[in-house]
Amino acid sequence: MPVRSERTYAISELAREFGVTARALRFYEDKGLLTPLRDGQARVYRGRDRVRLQLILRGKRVGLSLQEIKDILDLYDLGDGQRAQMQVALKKFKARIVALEAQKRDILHAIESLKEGIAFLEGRLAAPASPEGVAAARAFEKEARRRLGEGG
Amino acid sequence: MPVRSERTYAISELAREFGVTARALRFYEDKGLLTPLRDGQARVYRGRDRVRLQLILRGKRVGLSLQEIKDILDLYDLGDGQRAQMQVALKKFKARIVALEAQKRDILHAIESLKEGIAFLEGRLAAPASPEGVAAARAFEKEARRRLGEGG
DNA sequence: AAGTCGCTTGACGTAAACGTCAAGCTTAAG
DNA sequence: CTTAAGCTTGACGTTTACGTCAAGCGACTT
Repeated sequence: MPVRSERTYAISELAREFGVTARALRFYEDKGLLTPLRDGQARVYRGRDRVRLQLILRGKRVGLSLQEIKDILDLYDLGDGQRAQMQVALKKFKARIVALEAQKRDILHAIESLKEGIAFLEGRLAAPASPEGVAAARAFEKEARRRLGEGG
Repeated sequence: MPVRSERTYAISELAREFGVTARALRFYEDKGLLTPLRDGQARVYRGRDRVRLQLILRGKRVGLSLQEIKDILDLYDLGDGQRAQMQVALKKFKARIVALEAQKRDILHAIESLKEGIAFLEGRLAAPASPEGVAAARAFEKEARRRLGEGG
């Protein structure tokens, strides 16, 4: 099989593709999350970097800090000797999953709240100062209180 | 019915209950997200503030900025006159729901990635440098590539 | 040769979300 | 009366994640 050299990307290409700035890519490199090759002084990104960037951005979207993301990425570079670090990482991963599952619940709550907000708004837009609008508003507040376990 | 005066909270009480600092509560007030009463100069938080704080923290956990949260909270104080703002808010809410649903997917992805990471780690911990460990590592990388639609 | 593009490395700036004092008021306890 | 606890308002500091120049290099075009 031929060693068909992998497709590579210039910094601006990769940036455009992922909707980030070149500055951000350099920043990630600075922080040790990306390690592109060099052609002279220009950075050359491979598929590997593209994969990593994808993971970085996904991590960011779920609220991980760059440092946390780096910890995760670094993990796969750990040698067989560092069992201690692996144990530590394992605990962190499990804790992170618990946190993410809580976050998932938060998101579902938020979506519900927003949908209630939409109902509230649409009610008021349909019939200004109408009983329905007021009712929707009261329902929303009541619901919020119920979730906090408060009296009406 | 008696006007049984609602239970109130001192700043440190509310802070402790929600696991935030008093400074944070003052900060939220500064930004217009909370409006506690005053007893002399001391802040007095009511159930209303407690509800709002709950929404604030939940919003934060799903990645909303304080400004965005404020926009949402303010909405329920809009008069019947401001139909334009309500229309704007309605669009924002709907867009936000779409974003949150994307975020939910990200979280599910992240959880999966972490579980793969855990499998990877546990494999290596169980049998250092074993074929299984290597296999898990390769599987993980391959999976990441597959998601990006790349060739192996 | 001169200009333009895209890239580079600093270096300084910035917004968000608080943390961390400092200095002073107030209220209950000793 | 003074001490302590808990509150207040500034005001400055900090971290994260970049944005925004400035100045210069290298390749290509005109």
